[in-house]
Amino acid sequence: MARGKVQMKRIENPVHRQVTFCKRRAGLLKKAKELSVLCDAEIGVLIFSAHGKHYELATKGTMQGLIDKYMKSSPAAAAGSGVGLGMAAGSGQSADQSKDPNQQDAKEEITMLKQEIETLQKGLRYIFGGGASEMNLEELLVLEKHLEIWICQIRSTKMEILFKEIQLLRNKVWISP
Amino acid sequence: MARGKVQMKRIENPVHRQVTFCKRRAGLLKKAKELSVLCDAEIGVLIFSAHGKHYELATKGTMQGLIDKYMKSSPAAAAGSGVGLGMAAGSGQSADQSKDPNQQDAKEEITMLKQEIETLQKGLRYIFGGGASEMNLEELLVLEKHLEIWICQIRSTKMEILFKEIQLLRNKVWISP
DNA sequence: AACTATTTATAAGA
DNA sequence: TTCTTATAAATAGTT
Repeated sequence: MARGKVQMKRIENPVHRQVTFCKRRAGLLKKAKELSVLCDAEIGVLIFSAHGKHYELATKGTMQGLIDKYMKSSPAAAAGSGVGLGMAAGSGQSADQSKDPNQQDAKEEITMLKQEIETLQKGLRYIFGGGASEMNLEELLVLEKHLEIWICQIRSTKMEILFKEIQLLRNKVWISP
Repeated sequence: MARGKVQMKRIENPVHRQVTFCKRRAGLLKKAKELSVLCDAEIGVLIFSAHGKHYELATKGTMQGLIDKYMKSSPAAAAGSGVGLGMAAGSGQSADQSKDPNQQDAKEEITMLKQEIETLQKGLRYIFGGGASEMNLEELLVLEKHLEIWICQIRSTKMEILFKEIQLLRNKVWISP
């Protein structure tokens, strides 16, 4: 939010990412405290960094208290996910009580679809034999090579499509100049 | 934060307080999502309004999963009540939270996600079938985009690995120059 | 860790 | 609630 917009995706540079994590984490916790004070709400925030460190904030009590409160007011959640290339299973998500039913449905559908995408992506990863992030340098290089080849093929196909279209257009032009 | 500073204390006017609650709640959840995406962190936010309504956000999984993680890793919080031991959730993706925009938005998002799924599925067929030119230009572009992002992630991981290795080597050099 | 140029968030008003 | 707008805050890129 300064000196350039930021793309909403994982920051690739590790140093940069760490700095942003610190800054924004502080910002988030501050905002949470403000909301709690201004509007008399009870708020809990849990943050786990990518490498396991955790940070937390609980206003008006302890995190435990909040969690207890949450457990009582929330229906038990259980999720299963389909594997392989099939459909991902839907999952129960604790409901946000403030929404009208239609919108709630829409949100559940969105959640389901996102899970499905996740599953498909895993399937793709699986195809190339890599277990996601537990890959070593060698494996990463191989995967990268695979993907580059794939992209090449895609671009080639794109070119073919475009070429055919151009041919079609040319024919038309010749027929009626 | 506009048209006048705000005092950091409970807003007395109930209407005003409710409006601010809505706005800031949305802002907080947005910030949480951003932090999660940008810095690859897992974040949970629990909000209880003064009159018991509750709102939540969990990125990269379910609130249950986060709470389990918290219970395990929190040294001081052992003495909770009858909570713990929920089943760790599967591979959930963050649900679209917070804003109550028009349902129109939700529908658009659903449509988009469905298209994405379609594309991914075709991509899988593409791999297995060898060269399925059954994909049209639009789909090819989307798939290409996906792959490019994937390659970016791989390169990022590679860089991290190399970076760590360099750090190790530097330490050794300092010890025996 | 400090410093700004900018982008965001949002308080008030409608 | 929602939209607009003037202004306060947050923060990305730099130093």
